[in-house]
Amino acid sequence: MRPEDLPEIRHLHLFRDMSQANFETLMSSSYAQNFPPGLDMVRQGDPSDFLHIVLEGAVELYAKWADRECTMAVVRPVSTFILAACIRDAPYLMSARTLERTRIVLVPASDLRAMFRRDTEFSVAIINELAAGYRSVVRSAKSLKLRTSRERVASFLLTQSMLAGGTSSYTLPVEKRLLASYLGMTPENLSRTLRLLEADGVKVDGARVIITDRAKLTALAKPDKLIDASETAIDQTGSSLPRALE
Amino acid sequence: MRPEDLPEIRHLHLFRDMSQANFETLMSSSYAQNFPPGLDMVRQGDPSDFLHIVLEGAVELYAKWADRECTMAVVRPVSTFILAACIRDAPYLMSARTLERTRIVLVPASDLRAMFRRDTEFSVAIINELAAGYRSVVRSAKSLKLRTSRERVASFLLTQSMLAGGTSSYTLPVEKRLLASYLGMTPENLSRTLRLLEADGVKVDGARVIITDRAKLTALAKPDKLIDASETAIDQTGSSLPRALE
DNA sequence: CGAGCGGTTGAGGCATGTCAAGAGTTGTGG
DNA sequence: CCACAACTCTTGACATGCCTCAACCGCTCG
Repeated sequence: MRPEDLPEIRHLHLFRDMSQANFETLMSSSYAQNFPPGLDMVRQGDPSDFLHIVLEGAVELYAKWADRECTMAVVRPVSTFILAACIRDAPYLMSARTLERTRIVLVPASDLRAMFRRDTEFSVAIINELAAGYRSVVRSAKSLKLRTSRERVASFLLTQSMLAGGTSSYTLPVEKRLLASYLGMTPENLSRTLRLLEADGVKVDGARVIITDRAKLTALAKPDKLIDASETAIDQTGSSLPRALE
Repeated sequence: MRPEDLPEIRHLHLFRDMSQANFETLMSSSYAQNFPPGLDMVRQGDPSDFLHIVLEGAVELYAKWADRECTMAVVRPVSTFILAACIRDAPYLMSARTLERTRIVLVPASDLRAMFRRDTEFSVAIINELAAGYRSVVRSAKSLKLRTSRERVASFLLTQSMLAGGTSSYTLPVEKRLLASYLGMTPENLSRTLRLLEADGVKVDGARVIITDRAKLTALAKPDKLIDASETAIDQTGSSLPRALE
């Protein structure tokens, strides 16, 4: 691991409050690794040997069933993924592949499990992290069940605008193909939906998004604190898609 | 609270391992309450003042958005709900209403938050509970995104059969109307789907389910350990629907 | 340059929701 | 005890949302 990696990790809420000695112990058994783009790092069903920390790049979490596949989340630096599987010492529920060249730190799950029994501050941090992640997936499930795909697209575009600082022009953080899967629709359907949304106050040209009539778009998206907000404590990543699941 | 309530609660994984003194402290500030059927106990958006423990009856967790509503889970005795909201001291993401006459114990969220900083065994139990719940919602999200409604119905019927002990005949645990909402479809569509599934090895007459050709039904449902299984540690309820979310 | 990939567009079909009506059941009050 | 209301469930007819298949464009990269 590079010396400049440590402060970045230490800055995460998950590791911020634990004792320095325990942090160092945990890190001493961890190691960093670089992956090329498009590489599968984790396969669903595999035993959860490591907590993953993304330091650079981007990771897609996706799920498969019966020859179908869908994107569940995109994880950006600096944040962690598959914490819940490591805690429970259970198989990963999702696979993970790199979207770009990505630098990852791998923390042995067994050390993690041993550590939170010894360091109260660490266990409190894990509790907060899990609770926030839990609520995040509930929001996502609500969105899937309560909104149509058109409403999900509108909400997404609006939320992204907020994350970009409230500007009415920004660029999409991921390929449309991936975005479609994340939102639970086909690329063709997303493409058509974006076209139709031009009548509702937003124009998308390539990766460029321009909100032309925020009031109109808002009326369609009906943003809701209980669906679209993110738990602030956890959202320290500037992550463009709702944070790491699992 | 009745004296016979305590052992039931103590038996939950969440409270099993904490010290007796701490358990008693937590319970001394808690109180039980009985609710008639069809009563709203929790409204989404309200501040999370209490962890809820279901001792008798049944509770539906549901979510609303823009005049639409959907069932997220049904909680049966003995188990808890809205743990994550209490932990984070954040608004409930879901509402809760009783399906039957229901007996609930209310644990003040502030006491809960204070306690897990003091009792390591309790914090470990919370970590396990949250991680299991987290994974449970991820499974649910995978099911929604990867399966068609027909496949979800088939999986549900098959999973229920397993929970009933592998028998090929059992009764539905909830009204079809609620089941439809839980599975993300309309009652009409569920009704039609059940009819069509008679060609795939299962017959539903009223609340009675009879699996007539398990192999055929299994081929359609393609049960998957990474979607349909439940974390055993948490599934001590005999719950008929996947356990409490949130 | 050519292959491969992402994105778009069109045509067509299936799945699902909506609206409406009626049968059966449950619960309530006269 | 019956009558009625309210509710669930079912079925039909219809509309529509979404997917599938196919073709094509434009870009990137070997």
